[in-house]
Amino acid sequence: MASRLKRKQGAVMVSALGSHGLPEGMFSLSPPESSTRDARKKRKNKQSSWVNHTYTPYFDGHLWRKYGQKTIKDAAYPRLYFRCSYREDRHCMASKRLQQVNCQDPPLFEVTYMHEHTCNAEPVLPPDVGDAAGPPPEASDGFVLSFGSSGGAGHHRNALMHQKLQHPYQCQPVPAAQFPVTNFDSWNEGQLHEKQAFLPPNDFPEAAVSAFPTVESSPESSSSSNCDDYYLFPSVDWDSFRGLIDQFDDHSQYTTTQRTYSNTCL
DNA sequence: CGCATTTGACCCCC
DNA sequence: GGGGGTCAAATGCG
Repeated sequence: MASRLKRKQGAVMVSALGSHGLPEGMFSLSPPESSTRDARKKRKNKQSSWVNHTYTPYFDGHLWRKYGQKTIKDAAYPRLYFRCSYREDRHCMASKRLQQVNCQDPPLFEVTYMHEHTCNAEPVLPPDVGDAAGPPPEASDGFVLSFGSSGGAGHHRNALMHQKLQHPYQCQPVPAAQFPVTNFDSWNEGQLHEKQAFLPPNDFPEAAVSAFPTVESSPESSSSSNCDDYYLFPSVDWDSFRGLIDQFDDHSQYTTTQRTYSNTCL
C-alpha cells in the first residue's frame, strides 16, 4: 500500500455560470495543504462555505472534478463531491458538495461551496448553443445539453453525463426533443482545441447570474420524467441565455491549460 | 492505451 | 462509535 500512486486525473466537469452566490470579498486564500494527512486533519475545521440552491448545479462557471460520492443518512439522494480541476496545477482548494434535494420537475439541488477559488480560472461557459443547435425555438421553457457521444466511464466524461448514466435518481423532466440541443463535441471542435478554460472577466456578469435558474426563478416545465442522456435547464429562458453567451463572447478569452485531453468534452 | 469516473475503504471529527 | 469527507485501485469506454 506504500506506493499508492495518485493518478493524475484531468479536469472534467464544466460548470458554467450561475450558482455563484459567492459572497463578495470572501476570498480566503487557503495555502496548499502540505500533505493529504494535513488536509484531512484540517478538513472539518471551520472553513469558508456557502450554500446555493439551483436547478443547474453543474454549471457555475468553474471546472470541477468529481472525487467522490456518498450516501448520506436520512437523505433521499447521494451527495456528490467535486473539487476544482486546478487543485494540483494551481493549488486551488475550492470544492463543492452537491446534494439533490428532490426529484421534482426540475430537480432542485443544494450546492455547498467550500473555499474560494484561487486558481484564477474564470467563468466557464456552456457551448455556443446557438451555432451548434441552429436557431433557437421561439418558445421554450429550457434547453437541453447533449454531450455528443455515448459516453460511459471512458473519455467523454463530464460529471453531468455520468450522473445520468449511473444515478437514476436524477430526474430529467422534459423530453429532450422539445428543446434545442447543445452538442459539446461541436463546441470543442469549433473553439476549443483541447481542454481549455475560459479566462477572464474577473467577475460573473450580473446578467449571467440572473439568467441562470436558481430557486428564485420559477421553473415551469412540462411533461414527463425520463432520464435520457440529456441534461435539462428547465427554467432558462432562451433569450436570456443567448444574451448571456453573447456577453461573454465579448469579454472572454480562451486559454489552453497544460493538459491534453483528446476527445474530452468540456 | 490513456484517463476520468466509480465505488469501497479509510480516516477524521463530532 | 457513527456519519461524513476523501482517497485511490479498479473499471470501462473511445
